[in-house]
Amino acid sequence: MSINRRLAATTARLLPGQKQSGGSGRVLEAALKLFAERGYAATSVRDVAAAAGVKPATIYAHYPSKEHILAELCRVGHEEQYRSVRTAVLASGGAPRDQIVAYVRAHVGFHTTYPMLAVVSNSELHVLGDELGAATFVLRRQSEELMQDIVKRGIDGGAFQVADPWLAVAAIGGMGLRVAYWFSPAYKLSAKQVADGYAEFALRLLAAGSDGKAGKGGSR
Amino acid sequence: MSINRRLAATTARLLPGQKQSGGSGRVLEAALKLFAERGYAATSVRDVAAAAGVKPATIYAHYPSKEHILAELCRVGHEEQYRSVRTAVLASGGAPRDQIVAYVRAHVGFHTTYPMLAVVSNSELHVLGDELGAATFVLRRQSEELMQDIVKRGIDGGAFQVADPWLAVAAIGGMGLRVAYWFSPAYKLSAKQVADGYAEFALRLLAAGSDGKAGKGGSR
DNA sequence: ACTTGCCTAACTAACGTTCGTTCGGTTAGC
DNA sequence: GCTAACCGAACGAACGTTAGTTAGGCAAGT
Repeated sequence: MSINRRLAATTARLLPGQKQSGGSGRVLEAALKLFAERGYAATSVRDVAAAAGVKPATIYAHYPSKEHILAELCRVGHEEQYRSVRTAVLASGGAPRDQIVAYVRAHVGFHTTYPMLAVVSNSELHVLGDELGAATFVLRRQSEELMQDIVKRGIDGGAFQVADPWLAVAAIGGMGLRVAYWFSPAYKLSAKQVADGYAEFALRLLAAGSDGKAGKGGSR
Repeated sequence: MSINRRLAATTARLLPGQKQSGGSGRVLEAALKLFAERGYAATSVRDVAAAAGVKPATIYAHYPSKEHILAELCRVGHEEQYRSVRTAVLASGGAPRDQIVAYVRAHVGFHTTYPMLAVVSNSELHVLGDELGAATFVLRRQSEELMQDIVKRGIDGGAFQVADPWLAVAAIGGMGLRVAYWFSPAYKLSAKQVADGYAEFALRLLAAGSDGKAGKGGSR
């Protein structure tokens, strides 16, 4: 195996509901694995077909084009990600601190549970044209706005101290994104431990320490 | 323009020293822009040639293969990244807090100054085989170890409180990586402001707040 | 009971295009 | 007249996709 793999995970995991028995499910799962490992552009329709145990032409009985397969994967991935964080936040109390913890735990949990879906959804999304990507873009924006609203409420209520809410959201979101690339079940920490650790990181990042330094950023 | 771009930057910037006058420099710069925007696999040699104002065959007068162009970009990118953080850390004082601030400022600075180089170096590196990628992998590991050593020293000296140094390094590194994708000179915050903000985030992340909660992570 | 017709899902074969790359020749400056 | 840079043309392979075909299951008509 090459020193450098795109992600540590080795088994493609689709959402339970998506594991439809038929050929369409097997194609989707094969595409997920290959797109995650090699990238969309570096994967041929013939590769996907071979991995799904099917001939290339059969792919087109299930999806109108290669790009539609990617669009479906991106949509499913972002849908689950948004559903997951939204549910977690709603189930937590009303306090911004609790909500951020819930959000980050769910966010990281998604990236450890479905690393391939996360990698494809995030690093191949740019391939999709405006039309095929539209559904995914909406979900992406909703997820971001959800965290942003929590952070803003926390600032207004005095629980958080950050100069620029957007920058904090970018930082917290960015660190969570990368988890999908290195996490594997063989890692020394469990998925729960990583999620809890990152939730604590997010809390610390948002709330100034005892020295009260508030991270205003430098001058231009 | 499509809603979804892979990165916000629009002008390819190679290191000053790399802007060698000749055709080889123009090819490298054209490849950098296209690889960053569309990805390595989605960019053809003909695309690079056209962007460099040259015919496809001429590419092979400068580089033995398409993959060698990518290898050169990855090497240059990681070299500058490592050089940058290393210089900054050495110029800072001996205190882990100062060193982390210097590291993160330089790290983020690299991602705002050379966003295309950062994007290509980090998200196309997996394409390179063991041989062509070897030089880059070494630099990557050195950068990570540098931050890791600072964090460990900070923990030993009592300046930082984190349960798992590696996890903190992954989190700080991950949030910095993403900057290259969204930053542009048109952003409301300057590069310096973003770098300072992230440095403050890193400090907060590493040092527990006044409540003393230490972020040990959950149990398995 | 048995043919007929249709549907689904898979197949074989091939379309035209584009890919990375090579080779032999042509130009331009010293 | 030499060297370095560049180009036109082409190679075989692989690309996404399409057309037409085959096999099996199942319900309706006789």
